[in-house]
Amino acid sequence: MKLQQLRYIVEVARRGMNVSEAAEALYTSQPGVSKQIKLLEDELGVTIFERSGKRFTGVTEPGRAIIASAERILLEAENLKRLGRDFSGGDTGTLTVAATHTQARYALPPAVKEFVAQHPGVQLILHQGTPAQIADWVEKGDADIGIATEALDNHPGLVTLPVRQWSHCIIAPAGHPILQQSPVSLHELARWPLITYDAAFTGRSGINRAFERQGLAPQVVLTALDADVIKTYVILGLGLGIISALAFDPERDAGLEARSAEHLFESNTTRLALRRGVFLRRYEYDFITRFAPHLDRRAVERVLQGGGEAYQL
Amino acid sequence: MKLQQLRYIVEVARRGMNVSEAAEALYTSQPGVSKQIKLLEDELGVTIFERSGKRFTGVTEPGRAIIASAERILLEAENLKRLGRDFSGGDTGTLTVAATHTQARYALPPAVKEFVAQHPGVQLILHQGTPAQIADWVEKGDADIGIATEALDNHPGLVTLPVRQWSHCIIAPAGHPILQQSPVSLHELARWPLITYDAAFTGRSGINRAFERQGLAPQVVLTALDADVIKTYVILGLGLGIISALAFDPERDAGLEARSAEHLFESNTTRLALRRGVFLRRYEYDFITRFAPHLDRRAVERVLQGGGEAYQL
DNA sequence: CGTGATTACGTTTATCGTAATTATA
DNA sequence: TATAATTACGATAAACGTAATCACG
Repeated sequence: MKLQQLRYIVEVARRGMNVSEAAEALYTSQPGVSKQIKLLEDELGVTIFERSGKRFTGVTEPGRAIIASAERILLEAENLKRLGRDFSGGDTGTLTVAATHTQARYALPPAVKEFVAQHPGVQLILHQGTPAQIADWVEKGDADIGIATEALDNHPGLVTLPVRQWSHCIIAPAGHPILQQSPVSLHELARWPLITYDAAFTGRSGINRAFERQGLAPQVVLTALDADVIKTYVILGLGLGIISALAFDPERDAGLEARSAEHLFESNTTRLALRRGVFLRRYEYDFITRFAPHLDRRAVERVLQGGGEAYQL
Repeated sequence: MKLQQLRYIVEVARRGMNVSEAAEALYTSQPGVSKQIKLLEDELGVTIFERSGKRFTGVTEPGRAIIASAERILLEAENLKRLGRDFSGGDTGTLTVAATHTQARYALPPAVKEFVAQHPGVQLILHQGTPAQIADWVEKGDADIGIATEALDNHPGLVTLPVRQWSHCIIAPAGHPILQQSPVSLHELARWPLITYDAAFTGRSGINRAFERQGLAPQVVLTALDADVIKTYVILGLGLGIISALAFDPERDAGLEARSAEHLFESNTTRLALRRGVFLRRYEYDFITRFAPHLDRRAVERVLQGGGEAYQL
């Protein structure tokens, strides 16, 4: 049994039983993969993949258990290599952070700025994506750290930690009548055309729920993936904007005014996602702590071990 | 990085940094081990073993982390192989049970008898030892299942499950005056010479505590490792015996009479120990359930995952 | 000096890639 | 017939064992 063989079966299973594709992804030849899989099956005395003739069609029942075990081994092997790099390579390496637009644009910059100044040898890679993409990336190991507000649950391969809570705000062009009202009510808000986030994003589901509870059906005239787009159209007078309070800055956003919507919509918790069981390098802990000061190394380690899932902000 | 290399470093560390010994234990040559360790160190960029010249003198700080990680990988790799055997090999293999005398002699026979009848292809190996030995064997993987009453705690590599509770009894030669008393009191008992288990065995510590609490210092004239020896000397009139109630059988033990000591000494819990995170084959689960019917596959699996440590009998 | 680790070297085995073959959809 | 897996085979490289060398106590 070789680690290589385990990589092969895991990759083949991941790629929908396509040996050729897996071989390419692993930078090796397809016959080699084929042969090693057969050798492993012979050694274990178990057929891992169902075949119809020469095509792989699925995973057998023992195969599922074997692949799950192989994934655990490979994850731990990956940890071991990182461990080596952490001790030897000094403060060099890469850190891949996956985040939504809101986080990347408004929440991360201070932490990133400090981090790159402090760790000049570490290449920081920032990937922007949807919460679902972010979860996938972290789960597959393509990203080290994921940051998003929604949809990080229901991924058994992830552990998540609360970063901070935030609420929405309403933005309007200066002089808009709704700015007279204080506080703004949900009924008043529903009378105007609205511009807000796309479903599946940045607390949008909480916005929907608030209107539904009151039996209101506001007219959402435009949905966007990020607050910058929303602001643009609010300035154009297309409607009122509902965005994350993090995304509004009175100085930069001249021509717009904001009112808190804290009392209207449930508050949201930004969460940080890590692959369960992963080993983190020193600078990764450092990044996390810069971004969320209450998440020191001990707090993160406790959750990674699976010990204290129920961490409270 | 190869699995073999991980085996080498783990074995060398286990054998007190003796490469020659480790090589012999792994049925390979010493230069091979030496070379592979160096290759691994080069690949990881980390020295794992401290050396003074050519001698290995200890494990470096990164080495400790690496060896711990390697042990996790090897355990999981072992699980994977067992998994293969479990699916392919049908109902064949070996099952090594480590138990104390009391368990092996009085508690295990029914389960063993059923098990060997049901699984003719499985070679059952029974190792008798002290509780500390048993814990070591299970932790090192030399035994699959450990059964003892004491000293299975404080082994972080083990998980334990309660099997059953039992109490002690007092045995005396037929006609002995203490048999008139009912129930027997601790003060009365302390007036006679006593014969019981060696320290570190079968609930002996509970016996000591009971006397100490009352400020009594009974005269223990003989300590033995098992109830059979104790019985022999009780018959010879050397003193009263305090043994596990499991070990007394009125029919077989003619010439002796027993009185319950349930009210005198704290009750003991026989526990079953498994290596943390291990994969168990079907017949291993079957053995456990035959020995302790309340421990079905699900209950054992839950504890093995580390999920529900606090299992209550 | 004896024990124990490294170096040197030849043998063997395993791995990998290319090319040819076979089976499936 | 095109796609995809297996078989065959040759080149390369890795692992292993023996023998010789070197270092510590």
